[in-house]
Amino acid sequence: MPVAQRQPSQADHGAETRTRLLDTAECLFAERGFAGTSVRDITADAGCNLAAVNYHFGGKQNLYREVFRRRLAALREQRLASIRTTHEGMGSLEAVLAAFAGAFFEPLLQRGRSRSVLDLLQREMLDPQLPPDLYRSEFVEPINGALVSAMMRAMPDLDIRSARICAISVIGQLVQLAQRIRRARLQPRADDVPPLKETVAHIVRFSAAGVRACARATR
Amino acid sequence: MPVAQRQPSQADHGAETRTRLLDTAECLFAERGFAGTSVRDITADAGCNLAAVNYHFGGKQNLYREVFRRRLAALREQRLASIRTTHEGMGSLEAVLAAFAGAFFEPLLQRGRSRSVLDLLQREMLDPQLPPDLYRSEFVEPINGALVSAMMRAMPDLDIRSARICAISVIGQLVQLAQRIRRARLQPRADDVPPLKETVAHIVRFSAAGVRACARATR
DNA sequence: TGACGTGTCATACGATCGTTTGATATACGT
DNA sequence: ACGTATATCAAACGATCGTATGACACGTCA
Repeated sequence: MPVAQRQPSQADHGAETRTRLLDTAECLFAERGFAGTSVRDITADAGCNLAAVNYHFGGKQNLYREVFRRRLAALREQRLASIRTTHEGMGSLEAVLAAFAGAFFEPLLQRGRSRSVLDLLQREMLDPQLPPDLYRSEFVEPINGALVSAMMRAMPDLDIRSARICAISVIGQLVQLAQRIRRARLQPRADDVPPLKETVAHIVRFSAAGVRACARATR
Repeated sequence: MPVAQRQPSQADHGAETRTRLLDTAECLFAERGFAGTSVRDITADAGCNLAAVNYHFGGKQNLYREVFRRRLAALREQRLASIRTTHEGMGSLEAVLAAFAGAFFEPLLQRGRSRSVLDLLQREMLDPQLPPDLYRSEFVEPINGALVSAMMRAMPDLDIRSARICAISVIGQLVQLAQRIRRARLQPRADDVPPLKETVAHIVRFSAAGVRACARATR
């Protein structure tokens, strides 16, 4: 005997297609970019009518922005929180790097929908579709600043100039490795996908030594 | 009195438009991507007719491939040569990293046309337009392999597994820093564009320490 | 000089793009 | 039960896309 399941109301059904559109749009935008994805592609994959995008979001551009609005705040807070946790505990450089790298890679071990969000961020970096500098000022800069502060706290010999460029070194590695992991997973023969744990360990070891060397050089 | 200047023949004029199309296309593809650039944009900027792309290259896709064919081999040989020079001389890890980083950034200090070639490479990495894996097998892999070999030669304690992921760390930094330099230059207020020399010095210091730490860890 | 090949031109073709429209179906309030 | 709001639909809109066509200008060579 089936349990009494609430009939999806009309409004519920509307919200459902809205979510389905956001999910498929996120995935397709991440795979093919904004210009490379047509509204027809999205609505076909989402299994709804072509006009649905304009009805629910008022246009392709607004759909793209809504895809970001839905994820960006949570993703930023998660990364900031990963740095914040290392304040109270042992504030070693390794702890900061491990926490941040773990948070950075977290979308990669999600089950389904948001595994492609890192590709989306990289594309937005390459050709911005959001209002000018919104992505940088609301996402990149705060996270970058927090990472710089945390590294300087853990390594007092590090001046801010060195810390800034060290943060770029760390993030550059994270971006590159995340990209390789994603691509290796898409391959049919996913034989040599290195476990995330090892990848994080490498970044921590490599970057901690790098940061210390930079601190030593300007002391 | 003007010197006797050879009248450009008809064939010369044809080759000239061909080159102008390649230059313009390279620039626009780098700025807006393949899907984001129309043939009309290219021909308008190049100051020639819409049909010129099809006449000289036989299509937009072939123009894109020709843009790569023109640059890729030289760029690869230049990077490989930068590593090769460190074989005979002092083969220190720092020398390898400095030579490779210098070669990697070299397009950034070109005067006009090929300053945007690094953006082009990154876009091809993100959504490939060339025949499958051609870019990786003909460009990325050889360079990566040479860098890995050179690092292992300079640092015998480094096993190949560590060397591979260290190479990714190095290249990730280079990509990220090249991107930031390019963007900083595009800004109207180009006040804080760090000189390339300092950037290379940072990468060498940071990465040399990182590689040594990885070699120490698996010894 | 006249036929020929080469390069450029305006123009048009069919396809696809993002967006709009009007009809239709269904859940909800009175 | 009936009007209203909400959601979806097929269809069409004008714009723009990549590409194809035929005419025309010009240097080349017999």
